[in-house]
Amino acid sequence: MSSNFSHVKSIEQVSVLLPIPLNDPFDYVSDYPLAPGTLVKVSFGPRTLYGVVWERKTPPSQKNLKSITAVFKNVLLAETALKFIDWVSEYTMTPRGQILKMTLPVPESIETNGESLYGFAKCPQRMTQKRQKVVDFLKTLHSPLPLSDIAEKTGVSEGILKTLLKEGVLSLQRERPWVPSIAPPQEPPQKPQLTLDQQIAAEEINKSLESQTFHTFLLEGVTGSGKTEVYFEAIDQVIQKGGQALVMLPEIALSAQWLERFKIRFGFQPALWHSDLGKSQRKATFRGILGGKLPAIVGTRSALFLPFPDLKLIIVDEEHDGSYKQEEGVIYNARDMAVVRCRLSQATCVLASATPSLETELNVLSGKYRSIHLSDRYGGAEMPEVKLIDLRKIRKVKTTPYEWISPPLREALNETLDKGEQAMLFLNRRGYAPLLLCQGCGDRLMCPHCSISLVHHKFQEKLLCHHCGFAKDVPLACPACQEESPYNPIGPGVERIYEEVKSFLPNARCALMTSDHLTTTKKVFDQVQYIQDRKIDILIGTQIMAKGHHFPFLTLVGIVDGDSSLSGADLRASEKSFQLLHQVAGRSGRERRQGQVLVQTHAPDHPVMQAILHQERNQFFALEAEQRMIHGLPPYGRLAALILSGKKGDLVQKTARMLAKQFPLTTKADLLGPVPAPLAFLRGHYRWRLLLKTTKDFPPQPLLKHWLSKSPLPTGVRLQIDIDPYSFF
DNA sequence: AGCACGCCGACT
DNA sequence: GTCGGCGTGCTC
Repeated sequence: MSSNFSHVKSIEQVSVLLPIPLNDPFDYVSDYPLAPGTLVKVSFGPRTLYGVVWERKTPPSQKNLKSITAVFKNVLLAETALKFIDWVSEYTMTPRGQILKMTLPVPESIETNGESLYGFAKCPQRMTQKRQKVVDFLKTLHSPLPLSDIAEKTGVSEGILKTLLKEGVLSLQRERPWVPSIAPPQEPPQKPQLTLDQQIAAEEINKSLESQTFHTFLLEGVTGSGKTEVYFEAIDQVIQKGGQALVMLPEIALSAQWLERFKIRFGFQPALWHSDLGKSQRKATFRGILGGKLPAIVGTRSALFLPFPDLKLIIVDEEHDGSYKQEEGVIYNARDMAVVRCRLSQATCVLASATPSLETELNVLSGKYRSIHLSDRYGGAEMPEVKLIDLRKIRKVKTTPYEWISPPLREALNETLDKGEQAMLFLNRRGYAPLLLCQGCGDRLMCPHCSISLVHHKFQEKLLCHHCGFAKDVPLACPACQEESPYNPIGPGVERIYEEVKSFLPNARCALMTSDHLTTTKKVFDQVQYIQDRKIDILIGTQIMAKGHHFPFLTLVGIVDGDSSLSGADLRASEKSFQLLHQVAGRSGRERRQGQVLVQTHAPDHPVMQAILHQERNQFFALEAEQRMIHGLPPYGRLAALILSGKKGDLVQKTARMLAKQFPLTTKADLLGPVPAPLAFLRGHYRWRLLLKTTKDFPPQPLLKHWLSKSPLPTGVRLQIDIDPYSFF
C-alpha cells in the first residue's frame, strides 16, 4: 500500500480558465494541489492550450476528467490579476476567457520561463535514425527550446539528448537577454531639478505609494508645466521599492520624445508594449513582465491587462484622449479600467492631462479623485494669442481668390516664414478630398462594404475607405454613367492643403504629417528631428501632430477647419473638439517665443470657439456639464449601447425590433431605438443600434443579462455590447 | 476561438 | 459521380 510512504499521491481537482471566448473554466485533475493563478497546459478537445488555475475544487466532484498536461511552477498570476479579469469580464459583459487572452497574449512564451534553452550546434560523428531526427528538427528551428520540448517534438528520449549535449551536437543557447530595464544604466540618470510646485505634487503621490492604499490623482497642468517630471518621481519610488509601474500613453509610435525624456531621467529604456511589437520582442517583454523583472512598462491601452506581479502605480497620460477607448472586440475604456485595476491592487493611479475630461473633473469634484494642479511654469505670459477667422465674412468679401486657406491665414504664414519661424496647419482629414463626384452624373464614389465615401488619396493615386481599409484605383470611367469625365474633388484633406500652400508659397519647405506618411516609429522620429533642426517651415497634418511634440521654433498654428469636429453622433463632440483645438493650439509658441493660433470657423459664436478664443475652459465645462445633467447623460447617467449586425439587413432590423419589444419596463432605465447605426453598413454588415439609458445608481449589466437571456438571437445576427459608449458609430 | 461533423453546388 | 462551401455544435 502506498499509504506507507510519506508522499501520498493525492488526486486534486482544479478548474482552469482558458484564453478562448468562453466564460466558464473547465475542470481537470492534478497529482498535487495547485494554487489559483498557476499557469498550466491542458488538452482541450483536439488541441493543447495554456490556461490558468482558477479555483481548487475540494472535495473533487466529477469523475473521468482529463489531467493537467504540464504545470509551470515558477510563474503565477497575481491574485489581483485574477480579480481584475473577473471584474472586467462582469463589467464589459465579455467572457472571462476573452479577457484572459489579453492577459496572456503570448502564452507559449511561458515555456521558456527560467528554463535552459538548447539549439543546434554541430552534426554528430555517429549517425542513427534517432540522431538524424533530432538534427533535422533542430535545423528547422528559429529559436532555441528547452530540452523537454525537443524530446516531446522529436520523440527522442531526454537521455539521448543529454548524450548529444555532451558530444556538442546540442548546445546551451540562451535567448538574447530581454533585460533592458535591469541592465546597469547605460548612462547615469539625470534628475531636472523640481520646482516647489512639482515637489509638493510629487510628495503627495509618494504618500499614497507609501501608504499602499488605493488613490487616484488628477495631475493637471498646461503643456510645459512639468507633469511628466512629477510622475517620473513616482515611477522612481516604485522602481526603488521593487514593484512595477505602468505608464499608458495614447499612441506609443508618436512618443519618441517622451521615451527620450524617460531615458535621460532614468538612464535606461523602459520596456514597451504596443500593437505593432514583433513576435519575439512581445514574447521577451511578456516573460519579463510575468517574472517581475521589468520595473517600468510603457504601453498603449492593451498593456493594462498584462500580468504584472506587483503593480504599484499606473500613469494614464493624456487621460482625456479618445484612443483609450477600445471600440472593437472587447469594448472597454482603458482609463477607467486602470482606475479599477489600481483599486483592486491597492495601487496608485495618476491621470495626467492639460485638458481633463468632464468625467474626470466631476470625479474630482465629488471627491473620488484628488486633484493636483501644477501652475504654468512661465506664469501664463507665453500663452499663445488666439484669433478666430470668421469665414462667413471672408467669403462675402472675396477680394482674394482662395481655396481653403483664407487671406488672413496666408498673411500670417508669410510673416512667420519671414521671421524664420515655423508654422503648422491642422486639418483632421487624411487624403486629398473626402469625396469625389462624377462630373457627368454626380455619382459619388462609395465604399462597397461600408456606407461612407471613398477618400481620394491623390499622392498615392488611390481611393481608400477609412473604415475598412478597402482600396482601389481611381476609375477611368464613372461606374454609374460610363462617362470618362474627370471627377470633382469635394472638400479638403491635408494633401489638398499641401497643394494650396505650395501654390502661394512655392519656396516654403512643407511636410505632411499623417498616419499615412508616418507609418513607423523611425519615420516619426526622423520627421521630428527634421523639424527640430528647422529643415521644415510648414507642417501640414492631422491630429498625429497634436500629441506631445515639442518644437521650439513653431510660432503659428492655423486650424483649417475649426468646425469639423463639432458635429457628429458623439455626445462628447463639443468636449472633444475643445480638447483637440486646445491641444493643437498648445503646440504654438513654447519656450520664449510668443505664439499665435488662428482658427478658421463658420461658427465663431459657438461655445467651443468662444472658449478657445478666451482660453476660458471652466465656463465652457460648466455649460457642458449642465447640458449633460439635463439630459441624464454621462457622467450623470449611464449608457449602454447594443449594436446588432449581420449580413442580412432585414433580419438584423427585425431582431432589433424584437429585442426592443421584449425590453422589460422599469422606472430606472429607458430604451432608445432601434435606429440604423450612423454607419449603417460597415465591412459588409448591416448595423442597427439600441441605446440603454439608466440612472447613475443603476448598473445596466444585470438588467441587460436578464433581458438578453430571454431573447435568443437568430443565427447570422451578432450582438455587441458597449458599456459607457463614447462614439455612436 | 478552433476544429469537427454535416448537408447542398460546380467540377477533375 | 466527387470536392468543398461554411452553418452549428462541442470542448473538462
